[in-house]
Amino acid sequence: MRQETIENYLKTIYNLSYNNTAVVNNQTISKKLNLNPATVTEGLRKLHNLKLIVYEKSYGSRLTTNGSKLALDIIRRHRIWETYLAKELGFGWDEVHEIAEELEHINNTKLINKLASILGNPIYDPHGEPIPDEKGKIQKSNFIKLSESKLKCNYIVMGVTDHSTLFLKYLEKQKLIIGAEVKVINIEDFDNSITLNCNKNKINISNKVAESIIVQLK
Amino acid sequence: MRQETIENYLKTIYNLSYNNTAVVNNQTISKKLNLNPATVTEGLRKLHNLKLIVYEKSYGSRLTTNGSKLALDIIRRHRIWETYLAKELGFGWDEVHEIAEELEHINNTKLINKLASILGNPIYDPHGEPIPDEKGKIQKSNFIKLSESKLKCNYIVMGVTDHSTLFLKYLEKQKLIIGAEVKVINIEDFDNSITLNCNKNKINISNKVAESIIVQLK
DNA sequence: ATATATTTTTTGGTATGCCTAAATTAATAA
DNA sequence: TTATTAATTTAGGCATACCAAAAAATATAT
Repeated sequence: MRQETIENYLKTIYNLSYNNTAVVNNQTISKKLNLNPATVTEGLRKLHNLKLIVYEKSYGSRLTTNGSKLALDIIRRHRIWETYLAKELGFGWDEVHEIAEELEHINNTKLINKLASILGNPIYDPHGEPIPDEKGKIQKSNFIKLSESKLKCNYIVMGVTDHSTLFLKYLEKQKLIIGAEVKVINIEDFDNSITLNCNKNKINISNKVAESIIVQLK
Repeated sequence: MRQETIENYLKTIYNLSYNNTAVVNNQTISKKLNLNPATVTEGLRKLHNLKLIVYEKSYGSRLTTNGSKLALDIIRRHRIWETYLAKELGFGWDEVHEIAEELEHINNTKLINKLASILGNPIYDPHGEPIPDEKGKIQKSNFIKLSESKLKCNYIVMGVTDHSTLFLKYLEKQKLIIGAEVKVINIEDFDNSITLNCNKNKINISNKVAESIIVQLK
């Protein structure tokens, strides 16, 4: 398997899994990489054989420790280049992604570390995304499950990890859609259910529901 | 044909042809690119179909105008990166080539021009090789045919464009081998034959011979 | 629960870049 | 000139990355 192909899969899986907390399904990858679903099935099987992901039928994919290491390495390269292009070479934030998509595949540790050092070893890129360090340690992203939220804090709904219609319908009814702003006004000790302010409505969700909603501190 | 493959062929042909003055044979390319001769034959045929080179059996290859433009573009990217890596990022001259081999394939004019501008739009790279400008204009290299040499100047023999044994045997007899230093002591108006000092011997060569010897001003 | 829709996988099939070995062509030497 | 050697090309094959269409599995809706 070509190195660049491997890297594109791993990066995509990492990014689509909310930092490896969720399992990613084929279709999402296929859309992101602009590949036929059949191609993705093949690709994932190969990555599984390379022990870079765990992939079983009707399960989805999740990175192994090795896969995750590699993914973080690529993400580091990508984000360091983005930062360098923006801060040192005067590119606009809107331009840097496309160029970084190509530069990220050049695997030269000394080069990346040199760029990072010039930039003062930043921990965040111009988009606010965390940059993994040389060992792959990454600043915990501010994506959390709603079940891990804190009282009185404001969050933005970023996504869900349960894609069943039942669940999505439920969310829609509650207006808990992507982009919605919520404020945690009570967390019930007894059953960990949460009361939220959302669109000026007060709603109550079970812990089970909160476990499947990804939010970000506002 | 993959862009990277195309670029590697064109660059190699350019470099092996003394700035496009000579025709390049298959074997040389095959060695330089580390490919099987059969693969090179295929590759050259494809480049011919793409009108990037002129290639006919038992002739060799030579870049077309389009091919030459592309080759110069790649060479510009390569040499700008080499210079940037050395001068701005603190890499040793011995390290830069390898990294530039990868970076050169990223085709982003704005990026290269930005790097060039930071460097002060240099005309030579750290190795002394000329860097083509954005339009592909390149400082004339100091490789010339011996037939174009000037009286009383000293030159180093850099190569030949006629590889027949007959010719090579003749050169060897005259000690006109690669690396030899020659001084032009007479150019005969009548037939353009040249008298040289070479290894303390005075030798006379016809214009036809001089046409096939590549030299560089000492 | 069963029919319908969606997703995933399987099954051919294509194009590319490479190779080895054999055949051809060109160059060199006797 | 003819035999030998060297370079090039052809022929046949392999692996990879892709795709479209059919089949199978899974999820959804009535």
